[in-house]
Amino acid sequence: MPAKKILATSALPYANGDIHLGHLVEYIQTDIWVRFQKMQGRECYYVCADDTHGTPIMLRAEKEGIAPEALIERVHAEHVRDFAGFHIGFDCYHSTNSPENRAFSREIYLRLQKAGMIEVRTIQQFYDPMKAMFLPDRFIKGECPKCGAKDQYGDNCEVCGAAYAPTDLKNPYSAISGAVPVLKDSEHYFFKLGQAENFLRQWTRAGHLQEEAANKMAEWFGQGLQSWDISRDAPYFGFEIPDAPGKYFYVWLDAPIGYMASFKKLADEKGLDFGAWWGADSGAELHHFIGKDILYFHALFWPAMLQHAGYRTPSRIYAHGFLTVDGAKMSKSRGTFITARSYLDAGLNPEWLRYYFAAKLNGTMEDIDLNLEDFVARVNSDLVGKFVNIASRCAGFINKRFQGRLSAELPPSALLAKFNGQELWRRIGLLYVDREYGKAIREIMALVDEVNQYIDAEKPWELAKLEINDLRLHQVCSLCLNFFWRLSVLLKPVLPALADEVQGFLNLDASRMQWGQFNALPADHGIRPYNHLMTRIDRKQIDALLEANRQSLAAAPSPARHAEHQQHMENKTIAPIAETISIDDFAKIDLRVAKIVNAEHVEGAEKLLRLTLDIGEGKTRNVFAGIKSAYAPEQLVGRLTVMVANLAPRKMKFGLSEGMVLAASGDSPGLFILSPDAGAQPGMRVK
RNA sequence: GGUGAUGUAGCUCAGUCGGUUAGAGCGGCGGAUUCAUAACCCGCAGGUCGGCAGUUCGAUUCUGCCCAUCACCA
Repeated sequence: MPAKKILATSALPYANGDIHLGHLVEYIQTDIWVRFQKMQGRECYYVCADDTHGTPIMLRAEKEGIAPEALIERVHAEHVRDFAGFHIGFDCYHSTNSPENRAFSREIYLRLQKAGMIEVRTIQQFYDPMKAMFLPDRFIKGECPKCGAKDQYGDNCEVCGAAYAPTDLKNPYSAISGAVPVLKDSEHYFFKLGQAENFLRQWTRAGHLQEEAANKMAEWFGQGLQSWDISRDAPYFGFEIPDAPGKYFYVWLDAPIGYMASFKKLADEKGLDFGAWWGADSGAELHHFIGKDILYFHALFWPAMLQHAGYRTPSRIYAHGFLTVDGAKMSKSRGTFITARSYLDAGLNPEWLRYYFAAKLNGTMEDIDLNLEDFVARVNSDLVGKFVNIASRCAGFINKRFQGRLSAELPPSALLAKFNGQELWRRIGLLYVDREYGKAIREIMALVDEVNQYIDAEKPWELAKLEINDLRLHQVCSLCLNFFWRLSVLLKPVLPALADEVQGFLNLDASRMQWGQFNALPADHGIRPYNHLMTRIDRKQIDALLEANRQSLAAAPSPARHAEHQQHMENKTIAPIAETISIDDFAKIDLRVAKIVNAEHVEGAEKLLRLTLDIGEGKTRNVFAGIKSAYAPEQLVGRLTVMVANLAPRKMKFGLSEGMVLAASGDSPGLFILSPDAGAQPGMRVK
C-alpha cells in the first residue's frame, strides 16, 4: 500500500452551541472515511477545530456575563467530549482562537495584500447608537420594503421571499437593543475575488468538486464574482487586521485557516513537515468534508485565498446534505432537535447512529433522513439480529465442545473463497473511498445474509446431536467465526468500538484488523468466551430521548453553522411593541369574521393561495394570502377566520385582492391564521 | 423572485444510457426451525415509478408545465 499523505478535515463547528445530530452526519462521514484510509496503512490525519470568532459569540458571552475566551473554552471542552462519545477520531481538535491561527491569518492576509488582492473602500452601514456597534444584516429587523411584512431580517423577507439590503427596510430597528439604527460610514477591507476568476473557473472544473457542486459554481460565476468584505469594526471578537487598528478579520476569513492552524499544532507535536502538506508544491492530498450550505466559502474564497497566498489548494471538497428527522427539519417542539450529549446521556449506543448514518450516506449533496422507526428496526435487524448473531450462534459450540479452539482445517466453501478474494475488498474499499457508504453497507449486509444462510444449511445444532459429526461441527463453526471476523473488519470504519470488542473476543492482534484479510485464522486458534456484543434498541429509549430534547414551542433552528447564520436560532426576543394608538385609530380597521368558501393554488405564485371569502355581503371576496407554506387549500375550505374588510383593494400580478386575512408569525418558522370560537358567524365584526 | 436538487411498494432506499413479468431490506401474512438477544431460514402479498401533456412503435426512464419537499442567492 502506498504511503500516500492524506489530510482530511470536517467543517469547524461554531462555538456558541451544542453539537447535534445534524453536525454528526458530517463528522461521522469524515471519520468513517479517515478510518478506512488508516486501515489501509495510509498516512492520514484528521483535524478540526472550534470556530470561535464573530458577533454572535461576543454577544452570547456578554449575555452570560463572561469573557468570550471563557465561553469558547467551555464550549470547546463540551465539543471535544461529545465528539469523543461518538468515536470521532480527530488527530487534533484545535481552536481558531489560537496563536497558530492568528499567525496564519496574519500571514495570508499580508501575502494577499502584497499580491494586490486587497482593497479598502468606505461603505455605509447601519450602526446601533445604543450598543455603539455596527450591525450585521441579521441583527437588523424591520418591515419588508416589498410586502410590508413586519419583523423581517435585514437580508430577505421570509413572507414574500424578496431579497434586499438592510437599508431598504422600512422602520428598521436593532435586534440587539431595539434602537433605531443610523447609517454610518466605515472603511472596510475587501478580498478582490474577481481577480481570481480565471483561476477559479479552471479549478472548479478540474475534478476537485462533485459535479453538482461544480454546476452550482457555474451559476455563481454567471452572476459575476464580487469582492468579499473581510473586515468588521470593533467591538468584534476576533483577530485585529495588521496596520488597521479597530478593524478585525471577519470570522469567515480565519475559520478555514483554522484547518491549517490545527494541522500545524499536530505537526509540531508529531514532528511532521508542515510544508510537505501545505506548501504550494505539496504532493499530499487535502480533503475537506463540508455541508452544502458552506460550499461557497470552501469552493471559491478558500482556494482563491490559498492560491494567491502561495499555499496549496484543496484536492477535493465533499459537500453533503442536511439531516432531517422523520422527514422534517429538526424541531425543538417535537423533540427532534437532538443534541449529541442528550443521545449519549440517554444511554443510546453511538454506533447505532454511526451505522444508520452510514447506511443512508452517499457521495451526493442530497439530504438524509433519520427515520426513527426505521432506525430502531434497521439497527436491531441488521446489527443485532443478523451480524452479531453470527458470533452468538457459533461461539457456544466452539467454547463448550472444542475448548475455545478453532478447527485445524476449514471445509471447502464458495463463500470463503469470496472472502479470501481481492475482488470483494477492492470493491467495498472503493465504495468507502467514494463515500458511497450506503452501497458498502448493502454489500456487507448481503454477505451477512449469506453467512446466516450457510449456517442454516449446515445446521450445526443437528450436527451437535451425534458425536460422529464433531469434526464437521467444529469446522462449520470455525468457518463462520472466520466469516464473522472478516465482516467485523469490513464494518470497522463504521463500528470501530465493536470491532475492538471483536478483536478481543477472537483474540486477534491489531494487524488482523487491517483492511484486506485474505488468509484464514491459524489452526487451533484460541478465542475467548462470548459476551453479547450489542444490545437492541428499545423504542422507549427513543421516546425518552425526544422528551429530553423537547423544549418550548420554539421551532426548528436551521442546521446552518458558523457566524451570522447562527443568529437566526439564537434570537428569541419578540419584536418591540409598536407605538401607541388611540381607540379611534383602531376603530378604523374593520375586522370581520369570514368563511373560507374556497381556497386554491395560484399558478406561478410560490407563496400565495387564492381565497374566496364570505362575510355575508351577498357576494364573495377574492383575497390572496401568503400562507401557502403553512396550509394546503383543502385544509382551509369551510373554516372561519378573520379578515380586514376595509383594506383598499390591491391589484396583484394574479388579480385583485379585496382585503387580507390575519395570520400570526414570529422569528421561528410557521404561520398561523386566526379562528373565532364556535358560534361566530360570517360578517360579525371583530373589535 | 432566481437557481439547483429530490419525489419509485406501509417505512427506508436501489435501479432503469427508453423495450419482455420495476428490485432490496424492514414491516405485514403464511410456513419451517430452535444453535442464537422471539434471533435465523423458506415463501406470499404489496407499486397507475408525484400529476398533466408532448416526443416515440413503445416512457417510470427524454422534454415541457404543474404540485410537493429541501437547499443556495456571497
